[in-house]
Order: sequence, then C-alpha cells, then structure tokens
Amino acid sequence: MGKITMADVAKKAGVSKSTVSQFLNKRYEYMREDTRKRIEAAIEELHYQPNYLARSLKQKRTSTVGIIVANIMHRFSTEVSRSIEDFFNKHDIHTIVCNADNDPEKEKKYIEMLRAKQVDGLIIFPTGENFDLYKRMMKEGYPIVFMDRKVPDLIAPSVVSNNIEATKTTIEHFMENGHKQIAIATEPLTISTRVERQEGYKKALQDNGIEIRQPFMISANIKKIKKELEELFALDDPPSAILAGNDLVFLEVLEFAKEHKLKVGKDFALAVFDNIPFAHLVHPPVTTIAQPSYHMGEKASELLLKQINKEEIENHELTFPCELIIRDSSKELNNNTVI
Amino acid sequence: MGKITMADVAKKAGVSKSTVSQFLNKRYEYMREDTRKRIEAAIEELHYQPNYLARSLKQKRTSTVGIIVANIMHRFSTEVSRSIEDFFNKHDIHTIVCNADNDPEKEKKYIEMLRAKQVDGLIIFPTGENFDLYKRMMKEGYPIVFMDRKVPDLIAPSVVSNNIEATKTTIEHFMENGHKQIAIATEPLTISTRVERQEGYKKALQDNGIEIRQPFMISANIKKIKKELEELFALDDPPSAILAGNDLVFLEVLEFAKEHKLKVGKDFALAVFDNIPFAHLVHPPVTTIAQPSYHMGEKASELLLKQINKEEIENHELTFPCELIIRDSSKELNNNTVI
DNA sequence: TACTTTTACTATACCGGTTTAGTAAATCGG
DNA sequence: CCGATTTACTAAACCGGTATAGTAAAAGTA
Repeated sequence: MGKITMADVAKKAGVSKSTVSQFLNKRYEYMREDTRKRIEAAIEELHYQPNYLARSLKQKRTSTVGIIVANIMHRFSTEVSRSIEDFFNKHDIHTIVCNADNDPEKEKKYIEMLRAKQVDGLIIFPTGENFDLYKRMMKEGYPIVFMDRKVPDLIAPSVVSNNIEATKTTIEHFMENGHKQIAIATEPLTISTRVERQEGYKKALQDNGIEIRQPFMISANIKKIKKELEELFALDDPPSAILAGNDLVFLEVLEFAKEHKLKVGKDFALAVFDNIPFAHLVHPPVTTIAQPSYHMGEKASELLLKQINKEEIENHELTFPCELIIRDSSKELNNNTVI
Repeated sequence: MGKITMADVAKKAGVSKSTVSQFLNKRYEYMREDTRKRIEAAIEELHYQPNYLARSLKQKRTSTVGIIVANIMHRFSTEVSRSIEDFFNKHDIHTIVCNADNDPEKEKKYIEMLRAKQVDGLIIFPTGENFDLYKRMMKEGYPIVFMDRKVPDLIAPSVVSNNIEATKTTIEHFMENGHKQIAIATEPLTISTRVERQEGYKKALQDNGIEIRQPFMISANIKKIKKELEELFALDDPPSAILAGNDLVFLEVLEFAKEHKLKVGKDFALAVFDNIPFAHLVHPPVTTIAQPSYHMGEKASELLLKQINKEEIENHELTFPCELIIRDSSKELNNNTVI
C-alpha cells in the first residue's frame, strides 16, 4: 500500500472521512466512545500521518511563519531566529528560516517562495532594496515585521536597537579612558543600522568637541576592511581605539592586528557592537555592546502573531536599548595583554 | 479582491485555468504567441503568485527537503546545513532546518512534522533513540540520509567522519610533542561520534604502550565538564594535554582554564575536534581537527537527491577523513602563551 | 402517540492547482 | 473537396484534507 490517507483510516475504522477528520481535530463530542477507540486503533495500526498540505489548502493557513535573515553568519541573527522559533513553538506554529545573504535578489526570491508556500507571516531583516515589494505586502495587509533595520520612508511594524545611543555611550566610554583618536569600522552604509552607528559615533565626537575626520570612519566591504585598517594605521596619528561595527568586522580587526603584530589592549583599545560568545574568554576580555536579541525576537514574534490573528497592533516602531559590557579591551592601553 | 488565484488570471486573460497552468509550467508549444502575452500581462497586472500547496498536493512532491540537526549551536552543524542548502538551491529544492536540541522527543516531533508537510526527504543528525521510526521510514522507502552519527544496527545511507583515525592521529601528535599524560573530554557517550573519538584515544594509547586510565577520559554533560576538569587537575599527576571532543567542550575547557588561571600552551596543551572560526586568531593559535563539512553536506545531499529521484544508490556508509591543523596550542609547553 | 430535540454520524462541496481526455477550428495531403 | 492531422485550446477529475448541510435513529417532551 502506498501513502496512507484519511480514506484508508475511515475504511478500516468503518466510518466516514468526516468522522476521522473530527477525531483528528479533537472534536469528540459527537462520536461514541467505541467509535473514537476504533479510529484511534486504525490510525495507530496504519501509522497514519495527516497531510498538512491538504489541510492548509482548505484552511487557508499553514501555521508556519518565515524568517528572512540578512546574513546568517551574524551571531545576532542566530540568536534572534532562535528566540522567534521558541516563541512560535509555544503557539504550535512552525518556523522556516532563510538566509538572504545580504542580496536583494535573494531576499525577493525568498519572500516570494515563502508566500507561495502560504506562510502566515514574515519577519524580515530587510536589505532595504525591495521597497515596492515591502509596500505591496503591507497594502495587502499581509502580516510582516521588520527586524534590526528600518526601511526608509516605510511605516511598518519594526523592532530595532537604539544604535545611536549605544554607539555614543561606547565612544564616550573610550574617551573616559583617555582615548582621543577613536575610529569606527562598519560595513558599507547601505542599511540603517550601520548609518545609525556611524551617526552615534559622530554625535559623541561633536558633543565632546572632538573633530570628525573622514579617515577615522571606515565603511567598507568585509573583504576590504583590513586594507582600510592598514591605511588608517599608517597615518601619522593612528587611532588608539576602534569600535568594530559588528562581529564580522571584529574578526577582521583581529586578523589585521595579528598580521601586523599589534596587540589589542596594548597597541589599541577595542570594542565590538554585537555579542561575541567567547568575548570573556580571551585575553584581554573584549568589551561588547550586547543587543537584547532574545527580547527583540520575542517582541517581533508577538507583533507578527497579533497581525496573523487580525488584532490591531499599537506601536509601529519598537526600539530596544543595548547594554555596554565593559571588559579590559577598551580601557587604557597597557602592556599586559594579548589576544 | 482577496487572494489572486489562477482562475482570476484565466478570466482576465480570457482563457481557461488549464492554459494558465500550461503557461506557468513553461509548456508554450501549444499556445499562440498572443495568448501567451495575454496571460503574461494578466499575471503581471494582478501580481499573481501561484499557490505551492495546491500544486504540491496534486504532484505529490513539495520540492522541499528537511534537515534535522542534533544541536544547531555546533559550528559543524551550521556548516553542513549551509552546504546542503547550497546544493539543493542549485536544484530548485527548498530546505527546512530544524533543531532537535539533542532531544529524541523533539527529533520525533520534527520528523513527523516535516513528513506531514510532505517534504521529499530528510537528512538527519540522529539522536539514535528513535530506532523504530528510522526503521519504518526506511522500510517505506522514504528518502533519508544520516549525517555525522551512525545508528547502531541500522544499515542506512550515512555520511560520517573517520573519528577514530582522526583522534588517534591527534593523540599521537601530542605524544610526538612529548606529552604522556593526555586526557580527552567529550559529552556523554550516547552517540557514535563520541564513542568513536574515545575509541581512537584508547587505541592511540594502547598502540604506544601507554596505560589507559579512567580519570583521563571525561564524558559528561556540558554543564558538568568544568567540574570534571577540576577533579582531573586535582590529581597528583594532572594531564599535560587535553583533547576537547567538540567546540562546545572546547569553550568549557577555556572557561575552566580562565577560572583556574591556567594558561593554554603553558600549563597544558590543547586541541579541539571541530572547526573553530577564530582558532587562528587567539594566542596561542589553537590546534583543530577540521571535518570536511562542506563535502560531507554535498555528498549527503547527493545521496538524498538520488533517492528522491528513485535512483539506486551504491554505497551505504561514507566515511570522510578529517584534517589535523596543527597550531601552537598543542605543542610542547612553554611560557609564551595566553589565550 | 406524535412531534421536537439530540445524538452520532454521512455526503458533498470546496481549497487551488495539475493532468488527462476531449474538441472545435485550421491546415494538409491526395 | 473530403477525410486526416495538427493546432490551440477547454472541461472535468483529482490530490487529501475541512466544513457545512443533511439525515436516520434514539431520546425527550407534551
């Protein structure tokens, strides 16, 4: 026998498909004890597994949501995805994660794929490049929540970090530890997160009467970060402190330091925007700006679920504060440190 | 208007559903140029997106495969998943990744969920506990490939590392660098991978005439690893070298070292079974046993695809060699090192 | 006893595609 | 010019569930 269907179970139990369906949906009120038992036995014996496709087709919902992350290699993305999965798990909703790889084309493809699969809603870390598509989905009333990045000129449910504040605090922390030559390195300024981090950097300098200098603001493709750092450190007055704009940039900074035999904490101070799982285990321990990924994922899920359930949602942009976790890498320079 | 269906497109283009379906499946042979254009225009204008559920229901395939990883926190799992996704992407097959969290119940739930969603096949990092379920799937001829771990007494397509060999080589590398007191720490011996790594360890000692001592073989829950290490290092003759059985154990060893002010490379030598993305960036750089995750993912995908396409598959258990990447952490002890 | 209500079901339409068999009109061969 | 073939479609069954309307038998009620 091929694939077991509900008809097979019905036949075996001597009832109609309808009754089996009622049973599966736990509506036992209108069937006798022995009928229920017979269906139960038939299902057990045949190892029957219902076909969700058929059910979803009829019910017009799949109890599945999609997550489109911009780049799965970021720790933050993984943490948020995990949190979203945990949330929806509790509500018996499945989650599909896709990785757009920072590519707008891929993002579009995945959005279309997931919608074709009829997922009930989407949480997107947007590349920002598919404006018309985002807008159309919103107009259709399709449940959607943006995560991590804001889409310019689009009013939409979104969950973001207060990048400006957090960066400013970190730069000022550098200053309090005697640093004046402070640099920031991010990936290209194509998304709000990076722009805001640079903004926070500039604000900190301005507020503290320090001149803003272009060479101290690196924003380059991840592959070119090391080259830019080389130029930066070749200056007459190289920086004494660097803020790495995310975890991937951080690894580049470490690699650069290694290649040029520069020591973190001795030759320059370092902090990272993002959680680094081993930050506390290296020497010197690394100062990080931790985003509340778990809460952000939870809140985004909540906003999405409300939309799916056709509830009104109140707030349109939720900003979460980050936590600056100060460790040795960002303090005054000394001779005691190696990464 | 609610959701656009094929019927809407057909009406707008003045043709039947059948013709629209032909169009979507690129069977243009039997329709006129202008008909094709009209359908094209109608689709464009209505922003029609086909419903994959309906299609899959009829076609009895979803062009989707599932991956069930034992623990998504392992770098190896991520790398393999990525590789599988890449492979299937090329074949226009979607991938859904689920995390069983090392929990057999969760594993079962996910297997059933994915099969209910009618995925065309599964790649599983098995917990090993759902033997009957694995067996039934195989008997049904359901496409399945096991990854990373062997299931005892089950002959099934699987892709694994040569754990015994790789571990033996590493332990012997320790010996060549003068180490005699060598320990190994793994998670509990519930799965083949860990058993084999311990086996390789024992074999290396035996072949080199070194006595095997129980306290030098830690296998404990990740939370208890540090405590076990404490006991180990409290011995009269503590180890001078440790092999961490995977990346998570490695982090525990580092944390233990940090708490007890022990320095890697100075107080004990260290190697890890698994790739560590930052291994080369810390001091001392860490010796790793790299599994060919990309190739393993590729091969597993290939085996799965062949089964899906009803092709015969030749080999039933594919073992991949690992690469020992020797860095400073595993050499003779010296004073020049800090992590 | 006759009528209403409840119980325990069943028959059937439907979801949105695909696919197979069928058909009217145009073209072709002899 | 007529029958055969080709072209360009359409009608309808089907996939495996759900949901709604319907029904026969049993129980309750006046």
